[in-house]
Amino acid sequence: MAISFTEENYLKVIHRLSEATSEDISTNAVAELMQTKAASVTDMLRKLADKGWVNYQKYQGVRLSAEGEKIALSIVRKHRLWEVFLVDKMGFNWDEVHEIAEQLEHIESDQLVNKLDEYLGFPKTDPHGDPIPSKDGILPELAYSHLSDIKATKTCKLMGVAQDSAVFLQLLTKLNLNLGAKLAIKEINEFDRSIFVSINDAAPIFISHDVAKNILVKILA
Amino acid sequence: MAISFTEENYLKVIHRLSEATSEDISTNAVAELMQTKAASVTDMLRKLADKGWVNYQKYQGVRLSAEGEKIALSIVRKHRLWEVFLVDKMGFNWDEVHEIAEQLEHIESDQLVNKLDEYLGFPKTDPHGDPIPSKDGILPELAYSHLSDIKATKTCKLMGVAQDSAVFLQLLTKLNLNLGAKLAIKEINEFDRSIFVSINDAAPIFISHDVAKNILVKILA
DNA sequence: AATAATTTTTAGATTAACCTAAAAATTTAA
DNA sequence: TTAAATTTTTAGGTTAATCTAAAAATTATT
Ligand SMILES: [Mn+2]
Ligand SMILES: [Mn+2]
Ligand SMILES: [Mn+2]
Ligand SMILES: [Mn+2]
Repeated sequence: MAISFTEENYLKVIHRLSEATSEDISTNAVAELMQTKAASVTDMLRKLADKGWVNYQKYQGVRLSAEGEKIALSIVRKHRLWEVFLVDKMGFNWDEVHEIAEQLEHIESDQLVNKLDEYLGFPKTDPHGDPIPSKDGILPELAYSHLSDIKATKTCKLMGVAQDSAVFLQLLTKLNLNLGAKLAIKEINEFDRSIFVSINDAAPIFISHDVAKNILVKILA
Repeated sequence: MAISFTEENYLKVIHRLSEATSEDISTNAVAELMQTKAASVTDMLRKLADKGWVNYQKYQGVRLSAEGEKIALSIVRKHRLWEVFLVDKMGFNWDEVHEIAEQLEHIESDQLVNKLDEYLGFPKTDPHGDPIPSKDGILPELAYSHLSDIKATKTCKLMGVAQDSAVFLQLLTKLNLNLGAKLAIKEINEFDRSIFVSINDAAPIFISHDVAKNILVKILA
């Protein structure tokens, strides 16, 4: 069945919201991420339900069907593969690729996606540490911790970010907080929950709680 | 000013038709290439004229304005650069890339286009021998001859094709008629204008006039 | 449990891109 | 140079995706 860019974006947004919860997704939540009005969302949900891509009962929220999930994952796969391409092959920085990938994710050609995957060396994650769904729609769950949840004197490795915004990513770059960076937490300040941390064994600096919340890490010791 | 995929495709089609003639382009000609109805074209021409991208007087046909020409060339540039990418980097055959490039040509990012250009080594032509417009909108005129116009016993080099259809390109591949092939015309048959030609010094074969019409060559001797 | 606040849906419009059928203009041919 | 044929435009509709405003349903608060 034919699918429009708009429908693809709705499915992707519902998928994203579903990752954070096991509850049904509300019309308003979709409206906010789609940057549209609730009334428009209601219309679209009925349409997506007619096409069998979501399960939707009015007033009760929405969930992806198995088929909808498959479509959403294929879009996420394309988005993240293109992001890898843009960084690894085209020399973009990690804060520059999201908007372009938002366009490229709608290019329709299974052959192209699989050739791209191969060309990139079958990457497991995108430039922000997010896992790339496999050809057959399997999305590995990478269970990382938020830096804001780690206790003092622990050491960990920066594995991903919980936000793709350019301002956030640029700040991380400025602080030398790149994927793979080694973080040694020296102290956590009770007052503002800021963290005093050494990045790659350099002299420790302060990181705000707001930043730490959006940094995903693997604990080393 | 914002531009839609549809508007881009109309500008591209008007540009393509304008290359073949210095006359104004007719509504019907646009309708045929756009695979739509004349009435729809009329609507769109008025809209494109309002936006300043074409000069259009009803019943008098249409021409690109300077700005429209610039937009059309930037789309052609993207189309052809992506075709090079698909063949050179992704390993597609020349008959497989046109449809995908039709999608990729609408991706909007000057930075991406220029990085792609560099990544591909600033190619001068696409996989079909068509010239690639430069960043500042200059499209070199490659004045090649149609193989069907060459006299017998001449030798020439295959420089491009006048048609992108997959069936045509697949036939050429089957006949070993690739870009750069050396063609020695042995004889032209008056009856059906078929050509008896040696490809890369192999034993001569027959090529129909219909095929020869769509092959662009440079005369060597 | 009743009322108030919030969320969601419906009703009715709008815009872009397309369509068919009919009218108007242009071109070709008698 | 009329008449016929062809091309192009207009008129009036359709569909997808959106909007605002009002109504209905749900959830929260007294
Ligand atoms: Mn992204
Ligand atoms: Mn990403
Ligand atoms: Mn092409
Ligand atoms: Mn081409």
